Amino acid sequence: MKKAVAIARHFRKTRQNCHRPEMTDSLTARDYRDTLFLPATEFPMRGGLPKREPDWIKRWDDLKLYEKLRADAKARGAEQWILHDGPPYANGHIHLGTAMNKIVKDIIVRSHQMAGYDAAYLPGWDCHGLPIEWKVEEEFRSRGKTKDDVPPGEFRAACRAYAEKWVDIQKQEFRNLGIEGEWDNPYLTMKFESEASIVGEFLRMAMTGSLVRGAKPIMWSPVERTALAEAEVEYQDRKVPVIWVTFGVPSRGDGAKLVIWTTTPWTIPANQAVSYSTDISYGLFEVEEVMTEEELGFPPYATAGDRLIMADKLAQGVMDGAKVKSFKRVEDIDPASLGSLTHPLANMDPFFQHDVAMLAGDHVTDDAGTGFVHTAPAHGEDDFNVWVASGRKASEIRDIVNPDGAYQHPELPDVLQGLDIIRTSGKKRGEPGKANSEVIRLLAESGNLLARGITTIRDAHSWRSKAPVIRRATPQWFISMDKPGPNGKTLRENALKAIEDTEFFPAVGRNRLQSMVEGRPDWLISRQRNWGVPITIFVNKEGQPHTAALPQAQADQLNEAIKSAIAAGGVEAWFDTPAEDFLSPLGLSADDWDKVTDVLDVWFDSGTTHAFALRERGLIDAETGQANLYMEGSDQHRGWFQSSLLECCATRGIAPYKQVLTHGFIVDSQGKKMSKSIGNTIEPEEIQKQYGIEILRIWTASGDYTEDLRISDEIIKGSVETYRKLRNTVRYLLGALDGWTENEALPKENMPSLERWVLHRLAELDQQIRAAYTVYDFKRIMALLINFCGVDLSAVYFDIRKDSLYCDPRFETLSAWDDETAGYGNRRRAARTVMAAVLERLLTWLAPVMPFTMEEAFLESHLKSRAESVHLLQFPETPEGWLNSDLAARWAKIFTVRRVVTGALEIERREKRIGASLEAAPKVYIADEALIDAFKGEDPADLFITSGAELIHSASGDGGGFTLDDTSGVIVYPEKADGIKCRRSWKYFDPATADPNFPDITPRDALAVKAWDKVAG
RNA sequence: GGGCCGGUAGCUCAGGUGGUUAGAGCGCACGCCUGAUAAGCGUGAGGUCGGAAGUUCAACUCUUCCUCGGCCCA
Repeated sequence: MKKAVAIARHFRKTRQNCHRPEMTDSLTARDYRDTLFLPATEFPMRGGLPKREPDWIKRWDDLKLYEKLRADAKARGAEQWILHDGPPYANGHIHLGTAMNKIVKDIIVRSHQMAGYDAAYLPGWDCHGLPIEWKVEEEFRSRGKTKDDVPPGEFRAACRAYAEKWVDIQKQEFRNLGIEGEWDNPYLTMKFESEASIVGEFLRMAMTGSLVRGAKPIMWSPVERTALAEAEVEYQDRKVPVIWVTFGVPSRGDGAKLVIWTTTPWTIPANQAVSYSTDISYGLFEVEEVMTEEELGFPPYATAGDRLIMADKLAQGVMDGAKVKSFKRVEDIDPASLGSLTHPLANMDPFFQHDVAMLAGDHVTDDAGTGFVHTAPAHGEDDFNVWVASGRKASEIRDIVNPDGAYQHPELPDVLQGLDIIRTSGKKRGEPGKANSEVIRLLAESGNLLARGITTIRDAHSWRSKAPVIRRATPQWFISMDKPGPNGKTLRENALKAIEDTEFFPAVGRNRLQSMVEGRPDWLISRQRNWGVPITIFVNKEGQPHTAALPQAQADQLNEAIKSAIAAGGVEAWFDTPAEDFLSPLGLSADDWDKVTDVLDVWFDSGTTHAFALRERGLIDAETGQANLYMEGSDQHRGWFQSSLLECCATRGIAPYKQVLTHGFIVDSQGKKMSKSIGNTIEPEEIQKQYGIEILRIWTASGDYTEDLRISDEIIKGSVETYRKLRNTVRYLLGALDGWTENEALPKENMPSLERWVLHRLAELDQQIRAAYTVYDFKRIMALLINFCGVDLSAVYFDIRKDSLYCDPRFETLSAWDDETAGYGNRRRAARTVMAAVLERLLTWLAPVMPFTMEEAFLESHLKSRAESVHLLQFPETPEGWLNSDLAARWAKIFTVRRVVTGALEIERREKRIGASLEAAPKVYIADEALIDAFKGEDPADLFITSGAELIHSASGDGGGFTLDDTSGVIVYPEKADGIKCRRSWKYFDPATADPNFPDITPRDALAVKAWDKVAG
């Protein structure tokens, strides 16, 4: 009864799928179509992805799939495996690069879950920092308010709201990509518990003594009024003035002057030294003739008789710049013997009447300039270093610039006081202020301007405001790289050791991170901004942080108080709580301590994500735990990989990760990076709407994402083709398995060797695919499976077994089988058993890459009773004995012969002697007996898809046969099949062999029809 | 300007330690099938391996230089 229902159901489906009525040769002949099995499935040929993908996402939401994945893993007792999400910045829409990043992560997480792990995925966001602050300032400005009009608390609240808004938007955009994860409770660096954790980590680090206060010149953005890290600047070309300036040399008494060259005239008032090189030869040069005012159109700065000291190699260039027509070299000069110099503005104001030291420095070259380097220790890193290296004190450094980038110093002459270097507001924000031109004017007036010009240099600009940055020495907080910590090792040493212990994909990542950590300076962690996690320390009158100044127990107590305040009220608690509230419980006086109000570099925030996203949530051990994997773009060697490494090494002495995987960037078809100005950008949404996210996922998985990934219309079309092939393979399997139940399954021992060969291929693929997933090599998986589907299945296995599947007696007619019928019937059972195994594997192997389509197919398959979603399945185990290399070698031989046969048939086809291969019955002469033996137990006609085939052991044919150059000893005579065409299977056969009751079909077909008739009535 | 990485058929990719006519899939062309049909099958044409020089009996594979591109840095 049940069987009858199944058959009736099948009929309905096949009839639906039957577009045109079958024409019959004669009115009396029976139409066998209904006795035939044809693939039937509701799974459509085309995916309609853009339209249907949102429904699948909704389905998973309704199903609470993420929770079920966790519960399922728990029930299995699965080992935990954590990919820790690098937090994107909560600002702006996602782009193709972000999409690719999340897709790769999603494939990794899903594949590990299906490989047996408990692979939780907790997405996160980076919420503090300058870019958001900047946007919020803009919003206030557009409402006519400057930052100073807004109370800091209100401003921070606005930043918080802004970040929240973008977290929500990006979250939706990520979910639309089909990324599975804990979206309902992601980690945000701005959650109070995160902020408390960041503070906790910072204080913990400070307690190790690695927090130091320094005053060396750092990059400072006057526009944003803050110090900037390397990661926050970009380099752009900029037109700048260039001036040649002379310094008096009192020791010589002959009026000779030393020449320097600079592109930052505003630093001249802060000049305290001139640097020279011991490797450069210097000379004294005398000007003989200068171009006249008439020739120049302006008065020349130099005059005949001027005696100038500079590098020999650069003298000509300097003289050209000074419009000198002729000059002569007078004598050698040893710069070390010159003694101190006079400041070029000494005659303008007492402020400049100080000695200018001569310092030897390695940074001086004779590539450009004069061979002497004007040195303002407050405003250049080299300047600072050479100053300190000479034994001079940092405290003697003159800082004459305020946070706005304007001159400010009590003794500075009035003409300079308040002049800005860069305009910090208004339409011309970022353009040069008045400082340079006024300094140049003063130098000219003092008689020490030798020449001037304009040049273009590449210089640091704020990434956010695009305004130039200056170098400025202000007190800042650093994490020391080279101060020995609690274990006697420096942070640098600990970090390098941790890098050794980490596995990198691709392997070169190690060298990259290593060389960066080896060479990096101390970590500048303080910022003079509002929207960030505060540097929660109190500093005593000696400038010591409380973490160093207080006894440990007292410091710990204070730290706990700070942490709990922030856990309760967020970062605002630090700013809003008066110092005495923290200090008086410890018996300390607020008068003795200053509360630091700088905030932490946002890289510090992201460096601590392992603490609050993993440790405090119990995903890994609080002290010794490590994430299995950190995966981000290769630019993060400089960023997150490093900040996380340094933070965790400083606090725990280990890396927060076991493995680091990097991806490249998305480039266009020419390999050029995407940029709005070139106009070659593609948005994820465009692809989503036109093709579907699944296509984008296939594109991601097919290419080598560890290098740069190219994208273009043509390339996406390739992914569409891949999709089509995979989808149709799955569709055919679903159709072929219509009505399948486990009852029909046949044990491997009873299968024909073709089926056992397919099982061998599955076993082989299982190994290869699992291995490729563990090393994140998706392109290999895609290549393997596309080949498998396109060649092994579609072109070989499906094509060969089509006849059996359609025409052999069906399992539904089992009760009517006699021995002979069972022979054919079991062949079909074997095929369907194998196809079920193939389908299960394809669905699970591909589910990480193609979650939508595999879910759709799963729900159309017999597997749907096993779970609520394909994503709750595991990669199936491969039963013992599927792998069989002898069998594989045998089939390789068969395919060699088959290739010659198809080649021969192609000639027949071209000559119009045959159309379908069933019209042929080739004779094959084979020299090598092993090749013939390979066919043992198989009907070669089935394998060639011909109506007959004869294999003859013979080294030579009858002459004139078909051969392939690369396959010697195989000669094919593609003879036409004799007999009549079976009306059911379309095979040609000898009518004399037919069952008298079924004269127009082959005996095999007659058996099938008889069994059918018995069961179906 | 410096460091690292990459450039194999139209596209996406394979090509241990150098060794016969450089592979696959897709696409393309041509043909077949019409019971996977906006599908399926077959055959074929496409690279001398970014360029140049060198080492070697022999280089896509080693060396140097150049070039194009990417990331990071100055």
